[in-house]
Amino acid sequence: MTPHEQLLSYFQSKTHLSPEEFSEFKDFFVLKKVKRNELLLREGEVCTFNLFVLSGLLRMYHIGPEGQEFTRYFAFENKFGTSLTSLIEGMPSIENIQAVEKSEVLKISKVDFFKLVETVPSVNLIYKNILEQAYITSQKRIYDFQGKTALERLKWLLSHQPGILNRIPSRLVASYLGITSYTLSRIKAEL
Amino acid sequence: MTPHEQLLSYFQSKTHLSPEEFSEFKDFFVLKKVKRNELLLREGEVCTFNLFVLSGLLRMYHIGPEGQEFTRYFAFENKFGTSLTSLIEGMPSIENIQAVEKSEVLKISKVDFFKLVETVPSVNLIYKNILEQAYITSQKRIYDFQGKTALERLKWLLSHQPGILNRIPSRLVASYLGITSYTLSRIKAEL
DNA sequence: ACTGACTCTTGCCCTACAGCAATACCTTGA
DNA sequence: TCAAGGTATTGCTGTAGGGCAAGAGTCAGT
Repeated sequence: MTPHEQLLSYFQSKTHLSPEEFSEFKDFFVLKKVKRNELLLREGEVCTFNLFVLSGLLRMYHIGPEGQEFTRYFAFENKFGTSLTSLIEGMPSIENIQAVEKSEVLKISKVDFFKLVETVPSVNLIYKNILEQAYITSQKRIYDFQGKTALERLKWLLSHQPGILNRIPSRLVASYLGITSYTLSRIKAEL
Repeated sequence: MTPHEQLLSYFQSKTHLSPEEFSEFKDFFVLKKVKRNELLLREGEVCTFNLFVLSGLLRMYHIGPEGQEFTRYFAFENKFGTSLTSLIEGMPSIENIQAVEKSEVLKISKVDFFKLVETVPSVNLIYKNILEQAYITSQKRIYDFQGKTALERLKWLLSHQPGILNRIPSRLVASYLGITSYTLSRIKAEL
């Protein structure tokens, strides 16, 4: 399957879109290969693109005042990922985007993307869907973690994303759970 | 200013909308008066409406496993407020909606609202705006609170929403900051 | 204006998690 | 294949905030 075929499949799983319509704008999405640990966006830069992950894995994370990393989201294969707030507001990003593994992505510029959102109904719908899901994911994570201990949060993660501990370094899992890697290491013993 | 005039002003502050266009759908929004502390939605119910706050103040909050309340959002005058995740997914809400003060709201049913989103371009735009802002607000709150002490979070709140401590009972401010009211009481002494 | 009921404050103790340091364990590249 | 640098584990200790209980303050309804 070519990169663009993979993207078309994604669109078709969410909305109606014929290959003919797709071919009119598919070239806005260009293939980009990224190395493990490579940064695609740094805190402070304005985000001017949206990314569709073909293979590999990205993470969006923030660095706190004392240098602690906090991972907001892991973008796996067949997901869009970007610094949404920076993309929407056009302001410097407060988060970094990094490839956790060697990855392949399709990149579309901000202007092209929003042009499509306004002119192609199916892309408009995809964008509405991205926004809704981003919001829902963010809310669920807050509420599901609220009032829970580190161990309970870990169990929640394992039940929702089994296998994540094998694929992603503990350091990053800890930063996703909002705990230090020391604590993660300790509570893993209690599982 | 009548309730509908107030809503029209809000729309016009966000997008172009003539009084004539507005009058075609304004009756979908019906006035509702709510008493202090009255619940407009309970956890477990499916949310079937969107609310525009004319006067007063609503809060959206969740009750944790041990009964601790966690306030996600205060909807002040001239804001839309609802349980967005429940409205979008059509699933039981995980949050409650309560009037903090005696309030007046304009209520629109879910079906009418989404009908307008699909048929009236300016409402479509308002909805996109609501989603974007909901997401951005949620993210900023997470990142701004990340790695900060309770005292720092309180200072952040006071600088972003001065006067909130006078208008809203401490209990609720504490639940917004993610701390107990004991702790809030103690850190207020350190201001 | 009075009373009963919430709401806020504060002393005390407790617990979950942070953070350092030392050790053991993987990876990756020449 | 081996060395080097990152990553994970674990003992020890420190601390922010939780939670109870008792008291003070405040507000709403009759």
